[in-house]
Amino acid sequence: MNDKKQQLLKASIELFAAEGFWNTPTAKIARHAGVATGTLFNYFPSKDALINAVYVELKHEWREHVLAGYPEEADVKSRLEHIWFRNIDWGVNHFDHYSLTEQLRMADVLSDETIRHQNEELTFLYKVVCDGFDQAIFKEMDIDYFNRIVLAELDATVRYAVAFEIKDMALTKLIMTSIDILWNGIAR
Amino acid sequence: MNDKKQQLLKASIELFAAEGFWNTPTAKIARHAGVATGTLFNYFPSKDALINAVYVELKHEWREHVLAGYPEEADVKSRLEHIWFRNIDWGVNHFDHYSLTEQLRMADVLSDETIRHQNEELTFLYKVVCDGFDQAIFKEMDIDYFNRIVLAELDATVRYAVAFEIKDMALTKLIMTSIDILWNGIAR
DNA sequence: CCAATATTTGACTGATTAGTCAATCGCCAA
DNA sequence: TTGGCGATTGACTAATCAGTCAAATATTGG
Repeated sequence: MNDKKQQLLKASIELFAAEGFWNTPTAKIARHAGVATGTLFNYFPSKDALINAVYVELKHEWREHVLAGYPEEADVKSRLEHIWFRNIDWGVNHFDHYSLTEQLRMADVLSDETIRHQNEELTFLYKVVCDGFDQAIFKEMDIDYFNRIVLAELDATVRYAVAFEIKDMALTKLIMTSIDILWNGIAR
Repeated sequence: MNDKKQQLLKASIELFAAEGFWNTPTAKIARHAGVATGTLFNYFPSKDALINAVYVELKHEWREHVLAGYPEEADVKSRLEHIWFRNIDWGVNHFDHYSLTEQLRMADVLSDETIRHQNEELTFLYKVVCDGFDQAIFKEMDIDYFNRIVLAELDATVRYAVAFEIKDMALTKLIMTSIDILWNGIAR
């Protein structure tokens, strides 16, 4: 990855997170990255392409963080708890990146290519959920509905923790509570 | 409420729902409502004010729908289930309005006045939740966290139902499942 | 029927923005 | 040193849009 391209991505993430991507002109991004407007369009054919690249970059960061120390061979509950902990940790400690990622996902700006690329990186998630269903750990429900419920609770927990500045011991306790709520809800 | 004002609100809702409110020019709204650009600004001092009025209008619709047949004197679980059913019903059958409401709530475009006005209309919600805590029906947790969890699951359920076109019997079954997941999660 | 008042109109303004492109720069090979 | 070439520049274009305002039109009261 080129040096200037990386700078442009970094600048985009900072500005998008601070002011929203619709309100951030390409000229401002270029200036913030220390290059000219034209240079931005050498590396990214359009603002849309830049936005997609930003999303891929953020999701990559996220994945690295969540997968650190992932107990691939452990039982379903342990794996799910690992993902849960690490996800909330990332959401709370990099909330601007977390929030921007969600915004982009919601905003209908992601290309099919980006979505496909992302799904490929999420196979580890898919695996743990399938294992849970295979082992009849979870209640009977559609896997897509299951995913939505899990992600929704995760998101609610992160945003609550950030909104009320829950930290340290209190955060650990909150995460415990959230896992309890989730597990009681979805497990047989 | 004035006739033209109502037309403008209606046109705004239709266009915002179809194309997003950032992508809808005021001129287009006015044309769609059958008035001139200038007229829009007679009734709403700015596009922001119009957006806020749209939100208030949608929330009003929502409240009417959710409160229809509300068993004010029933026990906590019955009241919560009523709200749950009616909310999903509204979300599924008026998804464009539902989705627009959520978009507006997320997008940081609502004035303090609008938010205050909305909270006043939500006392019935506040009451049932407080009753639940007073009667020690729910697990011990912060009321704000509780609210977020409930709304998150509700939203996940609506979006899943719409995405997979769940209807009639299947929808009723989904709602049952969702209540089960919620209740097992939050109740003692 | 007229005058006064209120409402409506839409061309216009000023500001903003994604994307272009001819000119310039800087690097390297001959 | 020089010629060539890809990378970089930023002034510029064409388009878009929120909001204005003077003129036109409708409404109301006497």
